[in-house]
Amino acid sequence: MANRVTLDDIARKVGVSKTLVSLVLNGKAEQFGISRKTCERVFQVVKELNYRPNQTARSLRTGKTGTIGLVVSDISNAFYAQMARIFEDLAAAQGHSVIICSTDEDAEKEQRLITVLRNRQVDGLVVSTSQREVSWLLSINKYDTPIVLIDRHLGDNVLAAVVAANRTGGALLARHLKEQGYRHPLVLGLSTSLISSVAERIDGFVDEFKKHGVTCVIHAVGFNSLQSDVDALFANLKALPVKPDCIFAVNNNVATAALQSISARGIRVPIQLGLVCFDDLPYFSIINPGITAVEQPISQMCRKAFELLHQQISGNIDRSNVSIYEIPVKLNIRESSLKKFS
Amino acid sequence: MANRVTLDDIARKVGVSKTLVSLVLNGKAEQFGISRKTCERVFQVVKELNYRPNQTARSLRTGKTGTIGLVVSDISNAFYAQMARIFEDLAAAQGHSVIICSTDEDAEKEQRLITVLRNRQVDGLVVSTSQREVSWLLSINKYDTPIVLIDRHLGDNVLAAVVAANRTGGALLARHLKEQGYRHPLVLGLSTSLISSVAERIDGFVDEFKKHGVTCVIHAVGFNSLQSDVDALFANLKALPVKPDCIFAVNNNVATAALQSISARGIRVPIQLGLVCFDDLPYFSIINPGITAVEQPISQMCRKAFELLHQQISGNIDRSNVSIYEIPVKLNIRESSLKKFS
DNA sequence: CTGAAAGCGCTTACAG
DNA sequence: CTGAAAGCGCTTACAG
Repeated sequence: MANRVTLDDIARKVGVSKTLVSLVLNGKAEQFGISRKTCERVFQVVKELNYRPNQTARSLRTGKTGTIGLVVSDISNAFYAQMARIFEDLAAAQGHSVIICSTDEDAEKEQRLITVLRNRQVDGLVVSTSQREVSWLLSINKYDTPIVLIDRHLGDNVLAAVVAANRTGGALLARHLKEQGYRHPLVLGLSTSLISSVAERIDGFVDEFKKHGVTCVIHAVGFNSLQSDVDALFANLKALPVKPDCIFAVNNNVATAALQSISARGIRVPIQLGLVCFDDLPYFSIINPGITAVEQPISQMCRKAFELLHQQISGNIDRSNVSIYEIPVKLNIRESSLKKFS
Repeated sequence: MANRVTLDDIARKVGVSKTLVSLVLNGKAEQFGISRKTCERVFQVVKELNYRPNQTARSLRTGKTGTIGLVVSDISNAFYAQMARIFEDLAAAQGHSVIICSTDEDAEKEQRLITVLRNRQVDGLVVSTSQREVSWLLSINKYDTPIVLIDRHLGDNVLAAVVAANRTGGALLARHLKEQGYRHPLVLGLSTSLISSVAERIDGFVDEFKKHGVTCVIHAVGFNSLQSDVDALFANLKALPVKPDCIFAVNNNVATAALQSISARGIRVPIQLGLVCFDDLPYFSIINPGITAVEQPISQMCRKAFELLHQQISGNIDRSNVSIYEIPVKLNIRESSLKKFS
């Protein structure tokens, strides 16, 4: 079942020691002045016997597995699925692999999954965390596992983090809506609003409207009861203190749930209700009306996070002095927020 | 950096051998008649020192890594992202992890990625293969790595495979379109049409129309130039021998590209052009018109594949006698294919 | 230029 | 009930 041809087999067949073979295979032939001839014999036998190094044995010896863990709330969410692909490519470029973990926004599940990952000796962790406080992650990062947070941070100067310009993005959406004449915004948030990204999107949005004397209504829906919560809200839209004239969906899943409700109820966008979303999706530009959205710089975020992670892995960084990196976002204006002025 | 507390540390502190500790930790205390008292002392020290077993060392010894590889064309594709999530959950239920790999429909890249995975000693592989022939995968499966194909098979009785009822699904769509009065179908296929799933969808579709004397036009677009190829087609729709009155998109990506073009050109669906897709997406039921689609039984497919993989891993199966499992699909009829009869 | 030996951290016969 | 020892397949000082 396992790898049947080992270094020893190669060594025996070539008639050298396995030290020699290992050196050659790891590209240290030159460094150790091993003759070209010997190298060729080694390579030939390696090919002949179809030798593949056992990465598990190598990992045990070197302490590196060439594996990183990607921990997110749900890998099937388009945002994280894209991330997974980018990290996979980044990792593959250096022969590394990525293991995926979905936490379902559950802080304890996240800890369990990360523990499994650490037992597997992953070289590092990229996590879109569901922790409410930094202590647990900090404790494992301090002298041990390299960690970079992505999408969500846990406060200044504790854990390296790469996030989108969430506050700015929220403000951009608010300003746009305000300019279009909307005056009664409803923020469709998540019950997990403690997470920094959502909180900051909402803050940026609300603050911007406040500048103009407009108070936003905020309504939180559950991560695990998204559609039903949204449906319930739409069923009672008129029951709200002020009937909203536009909606801000704080992420792609919320927007999709809202659109589902809107579609089912035959609400006309943007005439009856404006709609904007933080996070862009391919179908937002296909449908009619197109959905105005803030586009996240996923690729840049991943690249930066990967870079930061490798600084930690290679050890050339002072972990007591880390930063939060904020990557600019882009506003894509489409018809869903273009109010016909009356 | 690495795990600093080992079995030896526990053994020393408790004052027993590491054999004893290992036995206790692996739940073999009862079997070896180890006293309850000893067990408790072990567990206490394990907790005290915060011991975590080194999975790499364990894997080297046992030959099992508790890891499976999921190899697909693109993990960011909604279909595969969903699969990833389901496999992750299935694996996690027994403490296993999944490593993702995206092949970009490149058979050689697939082989390279699988080789990396095998070097990592994964216990098994689930692959939506891009191989054109079975030989390579078969050779590694024969006496070595457990493999189950998913979504695409490579012929009868060679490698275990779980696929959707692709031919039936194609036929269902064709019959529906035919009943709606469409007479000039255009199949939007992929240049990778050699893969069984796409080929069978097309076959089922074409055969059904042929029964009624209708010949389908088939147009293949490139996996890596999807949108531009689709755009080019739509720009010259009238140049086709027969102007199509409906389109069959063979997968979700093709459908999205088609919708993009349709939207950009202001083509009205279904009045001017009917549209159906193999593979359902959440937004298909949101937009107006809704898109008629065949829904794939992803969850069932994954469960069956996982089960088959575990039969191979645990060794209780005859690998020379494998089957292709076909899981039924469901037709979701929406407005995009409802022709107004004139 | 090359090899013998130690050791990474486990599990598992084997012996008592 | 418990322990000493071998060994999984590598890499890496160390010695010559």
